[in-house]
Amino acid sequence: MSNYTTGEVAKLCGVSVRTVQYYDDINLLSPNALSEGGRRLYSEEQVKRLKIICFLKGTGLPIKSISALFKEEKPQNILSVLLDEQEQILKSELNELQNKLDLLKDIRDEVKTAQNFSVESINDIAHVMKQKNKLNKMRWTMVLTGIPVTALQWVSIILWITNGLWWLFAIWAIVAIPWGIVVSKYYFNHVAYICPECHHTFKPKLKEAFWAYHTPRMHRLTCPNCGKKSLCVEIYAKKEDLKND
Amino acid sequence: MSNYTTGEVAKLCGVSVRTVQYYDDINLLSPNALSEGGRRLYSEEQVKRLKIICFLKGTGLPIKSISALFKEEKPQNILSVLLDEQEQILKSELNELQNKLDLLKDIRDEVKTAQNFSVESINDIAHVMKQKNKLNKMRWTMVLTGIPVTALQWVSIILWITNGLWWLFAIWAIVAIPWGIVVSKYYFNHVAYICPECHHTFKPKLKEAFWAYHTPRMHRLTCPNCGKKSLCVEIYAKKEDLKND
DNA sequence: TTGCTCCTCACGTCACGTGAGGTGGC
DNA sequence: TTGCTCCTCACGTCACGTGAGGTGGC
Repeated sequence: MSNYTTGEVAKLCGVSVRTVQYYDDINLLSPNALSEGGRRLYSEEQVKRLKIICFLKGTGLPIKSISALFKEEKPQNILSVLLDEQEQILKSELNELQNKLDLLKDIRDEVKTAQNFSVESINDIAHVMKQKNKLNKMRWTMVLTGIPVTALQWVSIILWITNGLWWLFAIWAIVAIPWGIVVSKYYFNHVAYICPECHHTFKPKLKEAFWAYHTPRMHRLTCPNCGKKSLCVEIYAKKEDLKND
Repeated sequence: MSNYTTGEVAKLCGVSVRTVQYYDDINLLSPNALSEGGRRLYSEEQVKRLKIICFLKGTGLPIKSISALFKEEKPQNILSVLLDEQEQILKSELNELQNKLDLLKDIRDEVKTAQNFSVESINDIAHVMKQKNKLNKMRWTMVLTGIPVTALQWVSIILWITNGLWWLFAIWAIVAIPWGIVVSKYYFNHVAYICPECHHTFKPKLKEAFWAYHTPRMHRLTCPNCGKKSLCVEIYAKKEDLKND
């Protein structure tokens, strides 16, 4: 029976000397014997056991569970339970990590698009992101309800040109123009804007917002708080939300 | 300026009272003032700051980095660096977790298929898994080189039946039978078997292995160590590997 | 004798959780 | 006066890493 020193065992199993000593301290892996000088001596058996420990550790099982496993009389029963539990834990950790990564990417996107970025802007980012889904939903609803209106517009124009049916277009105009106004009002009632200068959230007047220069995500507006005119990020917010602010 | 108590701030930001106290201890978020009785009082400003802290914490950024960020004069520069680093870290953690999950699933599969399971069998599992890729590679090579041989077999049989070309099949037989023997020898030279009784790894004689009852992963063999006949798992192993054992 | 390995303390890690024992504030 | 909140220590967490100071073994 060959004897191994702490360092040899450690090397064979790819762990540190301290780890082997630690497993002795917690009675997970005791040496076979001690030399006269008090040095730990391990047998082949112990090396195998350490390999098993390392293998199980590789699944993220806590050392305490592994210890418990070795103290058990019928380890196979408890092992499958432990592995099942561990799988659940790993899956939820995977989920958490994915969420963190998503959050990180969102922040980076916002940091890149934002001009005048300061650390306080992070709260704006948080606000934007929290309402992002609602805003996108509403925008999609706008676009989808807009499709039949636009389709009708083109049909009526084509019929006017080809068949001289001018009254269809007239009807379309009578219906569509008020419809556009109602939709715009509804839209601007459900959004607000964040001033990049003073981080104030506000609702502009319909007229100003409607005619303002804008990109898909921002409008150039005058902040009622600091009075500066700048590109403000659009967020989803009802009137009640702003009152709480 | 409204003042908030520790508990109010904690509730507003979704953290514990202890956390708010801790952030004061490490000078990450100091209260605005203290009451006469020594209680912490926070302002609106501080609440915003704590929200920012919590938001950044949600990406897994360590508290020390967040502290450093607030001490910086131009936080935007350092923030994007921190976020980049954090993304790398999260990605590698994601990788690690995925590996652990794969390992876990492999163990569970092995635990289910293994009869006579004991904790020592885990080392067999580790052995099997380590060589799994090599074994699969070799098996695929076998199958792929086998396809033209089989195709030739059917072509020659069909030609024999339809055109009476018997000599093509004869040639095929003369070539294919020695080829089969050579391939089998090669295969059995590169695999070994683990006895489920004594966990000994061994190479059986070609004759025994060739004719033994087997499933895709196991052969019923007699272990030269304990003499028992049982279903042994096949692993990839060259002769040299066994000598090291 | 000289390196190298191994030994035993014992503190540090990270972001708080969890009491204990006491007090402020409505 | 009675609950409830908040205060300050101070230990515990998890699996070792990292010295310090000393010694074994070839």
